[in-house]
Amino acid sequence: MVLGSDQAELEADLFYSGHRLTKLRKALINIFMLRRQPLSALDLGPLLKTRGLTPHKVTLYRELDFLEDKQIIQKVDLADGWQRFEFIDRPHHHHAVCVKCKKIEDVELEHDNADLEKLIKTKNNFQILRHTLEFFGLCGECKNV
Amino acid sequence: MVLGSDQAELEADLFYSGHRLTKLRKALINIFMLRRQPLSALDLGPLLKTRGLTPHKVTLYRELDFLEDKQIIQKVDLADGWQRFEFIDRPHHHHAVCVKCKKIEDVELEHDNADLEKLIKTKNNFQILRHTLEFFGLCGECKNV
DNA sequence: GTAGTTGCAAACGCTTTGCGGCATA
DNA sequence: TATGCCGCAAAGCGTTTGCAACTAC
Repeated sequence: MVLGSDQAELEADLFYSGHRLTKLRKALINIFMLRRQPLSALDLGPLLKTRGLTPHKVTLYRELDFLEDKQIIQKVDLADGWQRFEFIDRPHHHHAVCVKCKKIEDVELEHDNADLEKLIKTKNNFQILRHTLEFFGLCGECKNV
Repeated sequence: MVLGSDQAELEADLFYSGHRLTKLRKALINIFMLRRQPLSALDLGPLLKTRGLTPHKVTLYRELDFLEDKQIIQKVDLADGWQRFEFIDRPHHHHAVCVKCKKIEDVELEHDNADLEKLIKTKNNFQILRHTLEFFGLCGECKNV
């Protein structure tokens, strides 16, 4: 699917692919577009409830699977055993997870990590397809408490 | 626990802390020291069997937990839902996971990633305690098939 | 009406816990 | 013999699957 930059375009793409624009689907796309941060199925429950939606857990998992398949969201692994997803239409970046308040900040590296990738390719004769880089520590607020 | 560099020293430390040196415990320490790569409980089954040991799954989990607590092994997260552990007495490094044959190679970066850490600290006012960096792609052998 | 979507129940797979029996020291 | 370790059974927990009912179009 060719990604649009706004929700209307995304929804049009889905519609013309023969999919239905249910309230849940539209709400999820909207939440992921607005929040632009990694969210788990558990996170989404309360967020959907404020919009008057209380989908079954199973439906939520299926919908997340659907949106991932359509390349609207992508998995983010924060090494705590929870599947999280975030909106996919954005430059490659990483995350800084506060171990205290659990806040997740975005991190964009200055020098492109092509540096990293080149190094490994030559050293291990390994062709990199993707990588994960996540930081864990204390955010600005929790650091000073 | 102060880590020794050989198995005898490690075992002595455990012994004087009031722990027993069971066959399983010694075998696991030996396997982790020799292999020096991330291993899951499932990986360990066959490796232990060749040594004549067939511990119960639960025992294995408990023993891994024990060795982690004693800081002999540490968790490695490869984002596939499996808990892996590797020997802890080694410099900080990363992994390159072949998505085809599942082989896991070590990766050591040339420039210390203090560069990375410094960048994030100033940019996000975030104090980094630890980080994860894993690469996924094709190893030298699988690349040419 | 048709096909995509939903909810319920149940299953799944890795991991953890309770507990009585076993074995290391 | 005393404490740590073991195996068995069962539970936990996030996630997945089967299937019938529902609903967007």
